[in-house]
Amino acid sequence: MNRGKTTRERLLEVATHAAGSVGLQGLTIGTLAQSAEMSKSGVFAHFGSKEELQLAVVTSARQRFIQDVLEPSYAAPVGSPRLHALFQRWLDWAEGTSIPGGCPILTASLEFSGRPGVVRDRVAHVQGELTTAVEKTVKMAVEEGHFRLDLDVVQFAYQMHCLALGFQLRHHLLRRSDARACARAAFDYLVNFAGKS
Amino acid sequence: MNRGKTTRERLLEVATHAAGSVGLQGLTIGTLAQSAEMSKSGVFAHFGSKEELQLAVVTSARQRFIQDVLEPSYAAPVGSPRLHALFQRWLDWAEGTSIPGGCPILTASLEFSGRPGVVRDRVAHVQGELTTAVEKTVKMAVEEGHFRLDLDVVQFAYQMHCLALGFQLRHHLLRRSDARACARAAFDYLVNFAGKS
DNA sequence: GGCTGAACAGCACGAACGTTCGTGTTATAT
DNA sequence: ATATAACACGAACGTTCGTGCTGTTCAGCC
Repeated sequence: MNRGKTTRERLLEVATHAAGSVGLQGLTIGTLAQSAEMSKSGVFAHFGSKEELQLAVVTSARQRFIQDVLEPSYAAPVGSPRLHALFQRWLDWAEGTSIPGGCPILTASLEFSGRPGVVRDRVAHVQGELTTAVEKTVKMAVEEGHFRLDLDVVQFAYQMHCLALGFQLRHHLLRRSDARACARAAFDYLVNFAGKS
Repeated sequence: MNRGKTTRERLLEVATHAAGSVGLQGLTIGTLAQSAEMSKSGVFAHFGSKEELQLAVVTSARQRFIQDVLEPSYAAPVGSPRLHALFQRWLDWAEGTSIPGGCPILTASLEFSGRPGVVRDRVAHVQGELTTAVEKTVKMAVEEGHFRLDLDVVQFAYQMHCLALGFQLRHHLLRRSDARACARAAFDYLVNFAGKS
């Protein structure tokens, strides 16, 4: 309908893909315009500033994560099955099924962790949201009786997060073919430990 | 003695610190010159190209890691104690004891994982070295009789690596004060699981 | 059928980028 | 004392960066 909105979405699609491999600060309005076959000023007009573009990319990636990882896993029955589904989808995400090159937010997390500003805050907030979402899912598994009642939910979520990070690094940088197997095995250990003894 | 070498080392010191917070591609010859209170061309002459500077930073960070993390841990008795010492030092490193802002190689790992070239290869190689070093240390703990004989060494090293990554993110980006506690708890669980049953 | 407003292109800007070159300074070697 | 090599500097190169300003195109409305 609104053609401008469509263009903006298309731009964000391209930008998000680019950010997945070159990072948020490696992303440039000029190269983005070239990739989208538009003029620099045409691209620029959609965001108003580079910082706004970066924020938009983060928001876009966040939405795609929700759409491609979180929501599908909510289709699985609550508790342990849902947690497994979540982890599975998470690995797909980190591998680059949705965004080739892997999670741009993760890249941005490292890029901006030492650079104060709006973008840093945004990225940190999104990662915080993710942490909370994972914790909730774990907690539900406890309440469902799939896991020990005295399980440290925060701790579990943290370790699960770690595994996703480690997977992305092992897969994309080290290019080890056992990356997924390692992550899965570690997750199984984790679940096994959390189970009722 | 050789004053040029001293200057180069000083430059690398500054560059490594900068790379810890702004990344390897956020590092600029101009800003580096400014930080070191030198002229741009003076800085440039020491490396010949920006790529060479990036490689030098990676190499420098690698050496510092060996010096500040690996070697001190080798002072501890082989086996479980050494592994604990290694992890402890590793967390210090990720926290920024040696390089404020955290491990520049980790940042570079994400920045360059999707960008082919010499720097990417270098970074991947260094991370590979680290993986191997950790695996060896774990293996020695097995041979020492501290861990189960059928322990999957690669798996253990992978999870340990993951914890260090997750710690840096949780500490620097999320700024959670429980970052270290989470990492330690996870490590203790890992060691406990690996112990003789 | 002109009018309006949004989407995009064209052009230009100052700044910063990596890089090159010529020159001065200083320490070492002869 | 003089020649030599290393080191750092300042100026300038061409390019690209982010960002404005001025048009042009075109759909939708009165």
